[in-house]
Amino acid sequence: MSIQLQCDNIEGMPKRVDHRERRDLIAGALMRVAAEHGLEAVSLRHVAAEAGVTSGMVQHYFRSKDEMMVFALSVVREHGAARVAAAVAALGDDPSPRTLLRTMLAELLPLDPARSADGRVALAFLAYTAVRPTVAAALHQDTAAMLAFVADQIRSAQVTGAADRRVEPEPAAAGLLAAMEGLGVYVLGGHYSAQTALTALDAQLDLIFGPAG
Amino acid sequence: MSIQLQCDNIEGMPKRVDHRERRDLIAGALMRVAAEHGLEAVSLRHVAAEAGVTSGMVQHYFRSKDEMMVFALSVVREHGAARVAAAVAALGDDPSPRTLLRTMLAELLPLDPARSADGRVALAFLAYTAVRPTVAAALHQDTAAMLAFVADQIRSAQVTGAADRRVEPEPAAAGLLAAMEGLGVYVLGGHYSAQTALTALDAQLDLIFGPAG
DNA sequence: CGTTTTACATTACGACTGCAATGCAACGGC
DNA sequence: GCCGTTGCATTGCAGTCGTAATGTAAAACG
Repeated sequence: MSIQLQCDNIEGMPKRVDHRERRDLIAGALMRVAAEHGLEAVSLRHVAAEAGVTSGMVQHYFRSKDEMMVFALSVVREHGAARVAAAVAALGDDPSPRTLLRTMLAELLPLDPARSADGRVALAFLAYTAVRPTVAAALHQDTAAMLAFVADQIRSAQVTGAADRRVEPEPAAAGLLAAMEGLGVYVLGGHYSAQTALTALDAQLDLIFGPAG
Repeated sequence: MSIQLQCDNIEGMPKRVDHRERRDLIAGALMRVAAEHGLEAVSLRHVAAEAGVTSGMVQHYFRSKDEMMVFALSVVREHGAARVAAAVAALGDDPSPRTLLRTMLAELLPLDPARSADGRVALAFLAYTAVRPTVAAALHQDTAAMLAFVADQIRSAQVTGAADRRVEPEPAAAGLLAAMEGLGVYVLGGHYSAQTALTALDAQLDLIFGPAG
């Protein structure tokens, strides 16, 4: 038997370059194209041009366009997760459930150009996966995890809170998460202003946690 | 001066056929294609084939693809409006604000295959217009009208309701509308079940109008 | 040192795209 | 009855698409 000594690569990796790095580079270009012109403007040549590489190189790192799309979707998810993690980390220890949720959800709203670009890509992928259910599994996981987390936070606030304003955690969490998503969509579409969205989010939290939390 | 006698057509219309009818036929085919394969699968030939006509005919009724897309978007809007109007009409006289809103919003959720197809098309157009702001104006109007209506309903319920659970109508309406949109998106993406979405919607209404309205 | 593998670049191909051009039958108005 | 307009079909074109094939330079490996 032969023992494979794989220093830092998981797969049968190349000689010099870091595959992950190149794929991230390409995925970044894809996201820029998608954010500006939509997912239907994403082509191998277009992405390659945006990334400043040849389309042959893109083809070298992704055997098909679909593989590239799936990878880019995973990068979008990681983007969002990292954003939320950073915002939560900056919150210090032991934030109240309401503060924690408000921070996380507000971070996922497209309130500045950077997040707006990410949001447009995410929205494009949302429409994309709605028609290709096979690649939506990862998104399902994300939503399910978020939903469970939000419900937990609501539940933990209920225990210590007043008993007169009791709400069911799961439906409230589902509604809150959906409200966040909808607010994001409306802000991206220009139907709501950033201010409107934030106010609505706070009002939503007021409804769940009681006013002036 | 010459008086134009235009019996039932608004524009300089053809000899025999009803332009509007043909355009609706084509738009219907477009929506079917978009619902099944996404908006990026919408091409003149594809739509023509789905409609059972030649692509030359499509070209005859729409001078460009963009014109066809814009028209289809307007049809999607009318679809939704008609759906809501029908649901409200079936409600009888003087429904409570809560019942009225619940009926309208639930009607816009993709809870059956027909509404799901419409929803996929609407979602695709949402992503489409997010990148082409010039064609989003009509959608803005719809959202603004809905927002004002929902806020009015909430306000009118406040007047007659108990004073202890007062909520600001505008942010609550914005949140409720966004929640509906987000629920729809999540159901379309398969992240929420229809049951989850309905339960969340009712919970949301509970939060605004008080439990067991 | 020679061979294999990796990292790209280039080119080609068939399919598809939106759209313009053209053809043609039929009906309306004069 | 002729003629122009309208309704629709067909064809062609320039361009883009995804992908496969091929070429080349260099590093890795025995």
